[in-house]
Parts: sequence; C-alpha cells; structure tokens
Amino acid sequence: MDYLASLNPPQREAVERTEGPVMIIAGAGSGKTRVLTYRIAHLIHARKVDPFQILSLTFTNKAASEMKQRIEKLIGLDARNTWMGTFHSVFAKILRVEGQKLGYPSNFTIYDNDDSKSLIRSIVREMKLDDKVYKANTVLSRISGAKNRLISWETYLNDPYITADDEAAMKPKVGEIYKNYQKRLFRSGAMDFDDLLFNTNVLFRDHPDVLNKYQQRFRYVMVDEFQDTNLSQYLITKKLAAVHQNICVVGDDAQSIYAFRGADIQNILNYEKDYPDLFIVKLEQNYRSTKNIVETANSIIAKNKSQLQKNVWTQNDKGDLIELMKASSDNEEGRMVATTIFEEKNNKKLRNSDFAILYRTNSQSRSMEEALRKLGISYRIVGGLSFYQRREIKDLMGYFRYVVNQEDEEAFKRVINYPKRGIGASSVEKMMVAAYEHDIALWEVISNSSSFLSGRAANAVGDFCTMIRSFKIEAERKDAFEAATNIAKQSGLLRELYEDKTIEGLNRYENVQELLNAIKEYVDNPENEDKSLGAFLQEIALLTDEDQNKDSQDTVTLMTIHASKGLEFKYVFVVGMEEDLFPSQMMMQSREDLEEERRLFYVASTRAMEKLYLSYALTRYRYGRLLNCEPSRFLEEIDPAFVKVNKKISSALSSSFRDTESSQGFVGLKKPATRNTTAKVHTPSPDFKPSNTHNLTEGMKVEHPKFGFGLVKAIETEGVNRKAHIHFEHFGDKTLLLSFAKLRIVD
DNA sequence: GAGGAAGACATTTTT
DNA sequence: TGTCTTCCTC
Repeated sequence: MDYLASLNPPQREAVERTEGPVMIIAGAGSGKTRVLTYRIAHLIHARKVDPFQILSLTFTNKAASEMKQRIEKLIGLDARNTWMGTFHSVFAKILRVEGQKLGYPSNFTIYDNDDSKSLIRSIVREMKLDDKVYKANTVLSRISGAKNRLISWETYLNDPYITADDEAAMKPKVGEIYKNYQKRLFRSGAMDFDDLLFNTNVLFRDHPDVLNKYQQRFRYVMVDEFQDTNLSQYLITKKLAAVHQNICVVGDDAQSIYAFRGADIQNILNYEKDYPDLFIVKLEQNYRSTKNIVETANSIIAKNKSQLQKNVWTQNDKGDLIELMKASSDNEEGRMVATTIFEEKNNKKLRNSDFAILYRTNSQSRSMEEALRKLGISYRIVGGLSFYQRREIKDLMGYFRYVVNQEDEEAFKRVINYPKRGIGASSVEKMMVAAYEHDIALWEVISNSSSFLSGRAANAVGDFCTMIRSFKIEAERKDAFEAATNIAKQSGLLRELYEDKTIEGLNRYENVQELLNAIKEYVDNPENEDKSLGAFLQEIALLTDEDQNKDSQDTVTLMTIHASKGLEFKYVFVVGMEEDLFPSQMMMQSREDLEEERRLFYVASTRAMEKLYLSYALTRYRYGRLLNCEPSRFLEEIDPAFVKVNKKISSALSSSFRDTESSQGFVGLKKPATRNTTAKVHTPSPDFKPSNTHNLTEGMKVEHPKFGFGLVKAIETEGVNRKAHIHFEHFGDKTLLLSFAKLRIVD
C-alpha cells in the first residue's frame, strides 16, 4: 500500500497496530485525522476487515462526515459501510432499535437543551419552587453532570454526599426535580442528549444479550478526541470492546477543554491502568506551525502538572516571533488587531480567511467587530444561534415532532396555540393536569377536550385535534416533503410568517423555506430509504449547524477558543490576555481549573500556522462598567525568548482610522449581515463586474457582490458622497456610498 | 394579544 | 452595557 509510505514512523505504527488496545497521543497538528482515516482504510484493505465491523466515534457531526469523506477517497464506497458518527447519533440509532426493552417507543423524541430547560422551568413552577433559586440552566447542568457520571435520580436522592452538596448550595430540591424531569421525559416518549448515553449504559447493563450482539458486531472500536469523553461515554466504549479488545483511542490530553460539560481528563491520563497491555503511540511531529509557535506552545503547557509526557517538535521554519500587543482599552485592542490585519494583508498578500481572532468569551467580539467594520474588513462570527435553534424553525419542527409523537410535551406546548387559535395558557395547563391526574396520555385528553374544557376552548382544541389527525394521516402516506409543506401551510404558520413584512419576518419566512428545501433534499437523496417525516426528524435531531456555507467567502473568522479546536489559520490573534478574563476569574478556584484554562491557551496558540499575536488591554468595559485590567499570568509563563513586544504606537495607526470611517462602503448598517452564521451571503454572478454608477437612478435593478440583487429606491447628494438607498431582496434596506460600493447595473 | 416598560442577567457549550 | 425575559397595561 503506497499510503503507508506517506506516513512518518509513529504514524505508521499507529496505523498498522490494529489488534489489541491502542492509545494514540496526537499532539496538535500532528496529522491525527490522517492517521485515523488511514487506519480504517488499512483495516478494510490490508486486514480485510468487514467495514460493518468497524465503529468510529467522534464528538461532532463535522468530524464524522469529514472522516467519512476522506476514507471514501482512500478506499471508495466500502467506506460507507463502516459505522461512523457521533456518540449521540450512533447510540440513538441503537436505542431506536433496542429502546423498547427500556420502555421507550422507537420513535422517541430527542429533546435539545431548550426543550430540557423549558421542561425544568415547568417542573420548578409546578413544584412551587423559587425559580430564582432553581434556575433552569443551573438545575440542568447539575442533572446533566449526574447523568454523565451515571447517577440515576434514585441514586442521586439516596446519596448523602450529593444531597449534602445540594443542601449546602441551598438547593435541596434538585434531586426531586431530577426525578420529576426523568418521569416527564419518559411520559413524553423523549430522551435528552445525556439520556442517549445514559440509557445505552442501562441497556448494556441490563440486557447482556444486547450488549453481546453489539460486541460481536463491532470488532474494532475507535474513539476520536478521547480526552473529551465523560464517564458515560467511556464506559460504553469499554463495554463494547470488552470481548475483542480492539479499541483504539485517539486524543491529546493537552487539548482537554470541556470539563464543564462532563469531560474527564482522567480517562486519558489513566487509560494505561485500564489496559495493562495498552500499546501507546505518540505523534509528536507537528506539521502545522513554525518552530517559534510550537515551542511557545510547549512552554505554555509545560506549566501543567497533570499531563502525559510528550515532546512536540517540528521541522518547519523558525518563523516570526510571537507578537505581544498592549492596548489602552478594549476598543483600542480592536483597532490594533484590525489595523494589523489590514497591514499584514496588504504587505504579505494574504486573504481575510487567513486570519482568525480568538477570544475567551463571546462578548469580546464586539470591539473586534466594530474595528473590522470600520476598516471594511469582512468577517464572520462562528457560533451563536444555529439554524435549528431559530424560533421559526423550532416552531415548524415542533409541528413535525408533534405529528410524529403526540406525547411530546414540549412540542405540544410550542404548537398548541401558535399560530393563535384561542387556546390560552390556562387551558393548556388544565389539559396537562388532567392527563397527569387521570394518568392518561395527553393525546387522550386532547381527543376528548369537551370532557376537560368548556365551550370555546374545547372547540378550539377539537379543531386542533382534527388538524393534527389529518397531518398524521398525511405523514404516514406521503413523503416528508409533501407532509411538511402541507403542515406548514395548513397549520397557518407559513401565512403567519408571510404576513409579517418586517425584515426579520422576511428572514424567518425564508428560513422556513430553507428548512423545507432541506427536507426536499433529504427526500430526493437516494441514500435515504425511509422518506417519511419521522425518519427525517430522527436524522436531524442530532444535527447542529452543518456549517455548509462557511467556505467560499473570504472573511476573517471570529470565535471563542473552544470553537476553534481542530481548526488552523495562518495568522491567529488571541485577544483579551488579561487576568480574570483569561484565565477566567471563575476558573481559578483550583489547580485543575487553572490547568484547563492553560490548556485552552495551548489550544488557542496551536491554531496558528505562521504567526501568533497576543493582545491585552489595560481597561475594558464589562457589564457596563470600566475595569482596570492586568496582563494575564499566562503571558509571564511564555518563554520570553519567543516573544516580541509590539512597539507600534497606536496613534499612528488610529489616524488611518479617521478617514476610513466611510470606506466600508455602507453607512448606517446597524447589524452586519455577516453576524449570523447562516446568513447567506450572496455569491456574485460569474460575470460580475462593477458598473459605472454615474447614471444610476431610482428604480434600477443592481447586483452587489455581497448583498445580492436589489432595487434602487433613492439617490442622495450628488458628487463624491453620492449615496444610494437600495432595497435588497435578502438583506433589506441599505444605504451605500457609490464611490465605494461595487454595483453592477442589471438590465 | 400586542406593545412597552422594567428587571434580570451576563464563561466556555461538540450533542 | 446590551440583550433577553417577564410582566403590566390598554
């Protein structure tokens, strides 16, 4: 196999050692994905393993699909038959088949965090507890933490340490909430994200025959990003591999940054104790970054005590020194970063997409955005609301969910009175109480509304019930697209959105159309055998944003350090290097916490390929007040041999700012369209050429490279400052300075 | 049931 | 400081 020849010796060892337990410690930029994909290809090709017997677990859909694609490139369509997916999606699939053994229907609904929180809020309200003490977020994370450690509500309530903990936190009722929460989920035929893993553990524990079936099926198990596993996930992998012992975990303890979500770094640190005959390979050669960057990162992580010994090195050039920038304020920090990007871009012929700005907290993006906008540098923010979290999407999905599963309480609450049909909160409550008190299904109450409600409300519920029935029949007989379109129309949801002529309303309407398009695509895809609405729902319940349209545009990327894991950029700015911000003040209680922050810094630094900039500000607005800041302790920890302090005087830089106020090409743009990760930035026509806009007049149709097509509504001020008010189809009204805006006049 | 005022709140968040 | 939620009023 010639693919082996392209690997370095440890990589090759990792690929070829297919039998027995293997741990691959993959340093940053060491070609981990490559090793993983080659290993699978090698199993199939050289070792003649049936692809069906290989299970690969990842944490994100993105990682899974990327790997799948790469394997397919290596070995062709055989790759499709390997089991590859996120922990959640793989075990959701298994639970659809085996879940009846635990009393769940096979079409169980998966609750996302919003559903979970909303359910907790209801329970807290019903238990007449103070919702300021029992905040949905806090309670959910407590419950989630328990589930990740396989602590059931029964165990939770009986564990004196846990109860003492909750009492000390003045939240003694969390256990009771946990209990009610689980019961309600079960009644709703629903599992939350943690249940998917928790219940898999229960399934494997209580049904040895089922466990055995999957142990036999998955002769080879691989786990990516092993440092991020929680106990629940860890035990699943251990049980699955117990018979064949062909388990291969890949990870980097130095990049473990998800402890707050239950990830336990001990899983990787102590792995050797679990498997005495564990074969360990260390991938230590970094192919991504310059020597200066690699060694800087090494000097950072060296301060951590809990870690596996390794020596990351590179053959790459020394490269530039790390540059440290000091700003007087957060806004100035933004300006310095933006100006530096502007200059580096010009001097070195770089693209916007070669740059990334990384920060500890989302709120730091503001000053960066402002500065970038002023210099006319286009950017995009990764993170924030994903498509499937949007209200209008959740509303329509709520209908789909409810049509598939009438016991789905959260879906019910979402759709029962939207669009308005005169069923108020008190009627809803009456029905839920009735279901609970008579211990009957919610759907039964709804089907017999006149027994529980009076007059108008009963009629309205009756109509709703008839409507859902007809949707159900549709959904059973027709494919997902037809059923979904019909539901969107008949429910009145589409009309409701259509009638909202505000820009946001238009956007929402379009998003709904986009969801329908996605369903069409799903139905048209020959790979999907089951084209029912239920099948579609199952498919996407565990999808977040399939960041499909992230490429193509040339933009600077802004994101949190967490979101940057696994990515690389030529130039990276890590901003806000200040004590209490990074490391975060909330993470300085213990050595473990501080070490995780340090790993975060390590992750951030190792994203850079060519150059790393670090910046901090002396003052910063936080929660409306101006704070004085001190440089981060992490800055002192870096070996000073690799750092150069940027001596540029910012006044020289900021002068270039004053006259660029208008160079952004648009005035009065309040919310940049690029803020939304899913905002569809227009792709200019292939023959796009800016026209001479001298003769531009009202009523002309124009094309803008980013905003797409629009209609000129008015022209203002003749001369250099000539502006055009244009209504864009997808971006609403904009005022553009004609001397800067690139517009093509469409005939 | 819409709209406005007031109040709470504010790390990180693969699923 | 800015955003999101809730509550109150018409």
